[in-house]
Amino acid sequence: MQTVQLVWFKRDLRVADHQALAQAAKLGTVLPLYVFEPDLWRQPEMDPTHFQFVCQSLQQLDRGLNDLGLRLHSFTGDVVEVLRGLQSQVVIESVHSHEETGGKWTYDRDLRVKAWLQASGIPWFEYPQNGVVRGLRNRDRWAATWKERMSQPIAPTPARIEGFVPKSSTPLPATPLPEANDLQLSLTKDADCQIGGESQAAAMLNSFLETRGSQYRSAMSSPITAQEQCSRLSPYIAWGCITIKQVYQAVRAKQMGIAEAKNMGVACSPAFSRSLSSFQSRLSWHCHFIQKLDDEPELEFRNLCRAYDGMREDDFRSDHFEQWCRGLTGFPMIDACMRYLHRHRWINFRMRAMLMSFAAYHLWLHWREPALFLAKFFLDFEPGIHFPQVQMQSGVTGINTIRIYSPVKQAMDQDPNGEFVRRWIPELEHVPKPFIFEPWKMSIDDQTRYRCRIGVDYPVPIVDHRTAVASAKDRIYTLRRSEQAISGAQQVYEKHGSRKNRDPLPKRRPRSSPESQLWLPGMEE
DNA sequence: AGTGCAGTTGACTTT
DNA sequence: TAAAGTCAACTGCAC
Repeated sequence: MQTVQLVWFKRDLRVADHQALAQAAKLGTVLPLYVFEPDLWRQPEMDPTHFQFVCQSLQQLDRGLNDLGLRLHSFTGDVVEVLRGLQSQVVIESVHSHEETGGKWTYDRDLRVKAWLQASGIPWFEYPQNGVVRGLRNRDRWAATWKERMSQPIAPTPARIEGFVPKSSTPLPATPLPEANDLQLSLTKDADCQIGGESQAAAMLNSFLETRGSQYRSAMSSPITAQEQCSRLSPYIAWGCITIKQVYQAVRAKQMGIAEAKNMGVACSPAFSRSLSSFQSRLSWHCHFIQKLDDEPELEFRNLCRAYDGMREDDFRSDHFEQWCRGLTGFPMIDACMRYLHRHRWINFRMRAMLMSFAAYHLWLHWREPALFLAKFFLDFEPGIHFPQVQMQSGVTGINTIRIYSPVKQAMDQDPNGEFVRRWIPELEHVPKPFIFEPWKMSIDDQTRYRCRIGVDYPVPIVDHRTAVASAKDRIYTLRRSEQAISGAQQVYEKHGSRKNRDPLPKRRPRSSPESQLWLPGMEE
């Protein structure tokens, strides 16, 4: 039997800057492995669009591996079973993969894999692929460590790797990519998603740094401009088609380029520089959030600050939740964003925050169900960013300022002409500007004139903004002042709080802890 | 030309 | 990444 070094691909679907692949190649014959785990894809946060993106990425990964002389071997089933099966045909000398900060399901699966490998005497090497530090005690040196990590050289990709070739007498079982149906997933036909793959990721990065990113800072907040001018790298980073380190170093190179051009007297827009630094800080926030889930996996299910347990649990109204999910709340900006999300499986950071804040405060929904819904609809779903963010927008972390977004104000700020709202809510097509964000204020005559009867063509607002916000504030601030919440918040800060504005001495007391914009990197994108 | 005043702006506080 | 409210400084303008 042949001896192989197994490279287990997970959420790292690329060839470049792939330390696991580079290390395995040093040790001998490489067998690249991907395992479709039906049980994983049945988890409530997973969606067929994620699966589609992964399949697209895998096809490219296979081609990328082919260029190195390798072939991707993919199997469907439980990882331990797959490894066991492989073992009857090859000698697995070592397993190489990247550290993964996932949910409980992948965490438990990794424990099972670890146990099996240990029992079988096979060493498992795991490598970090971002700025997340395993077993971190506190955040004191975190920022510096992050920068060090990002400055490490890109993992070298050998030009040629000796790959495993099955003997014709004992071929590995043929396993074509499963169809979505095989995994009991139904693909949504009306979604218009970004296409997965390492080369798409590289192209996206290039166009952002060449042109699209020049106005990033000012364009990221409005859903209209964000679509083109945000980096749109988030799904690629989430599924590992590109690493944060690759992005960071490319941004650095671009910044140096701009500085150099400036020195030589070439005029360049100052906006681009500022946009790049703004983008760069979001790269670090990306890891900052994932670190939270890595340090405290339970926050996938429970409040970071336990003092808030029980605050919303008994108030869950499924009818409200349903209307929010479908974009039928009667608040035009909320509904427009939700419908946009349905179609594109992405929306910019600010609007994500607004959607979540509306669910948490206006509708007083516990974050868990909205989180699962949004996870499915974010093509860039990254557990380590998602759950901390959702909790933050719900006000249950203890350490963050309560931020309640006004759907009407956000609409006026981010969509001043109402073009976004009209585009995504055809019911409001003929409604003029004065009413576009508050159609319920139209008189019956106006409703007839503008062909939009409130309660018939477009919903009556699901809640009254003023009353709902007042009641939410009252409940959350009352709890926030409790002894339990105050001491709980202290503990959360010790472990998870950003140390950014702490040393040496802040000149002015910060009004709020400046958690940066970023979901997904989404960040905004 | 200085004064009073309503309305605006921005910094800061509170929730 | 919030929004609403306070307060003081500032502005334009009438007299």
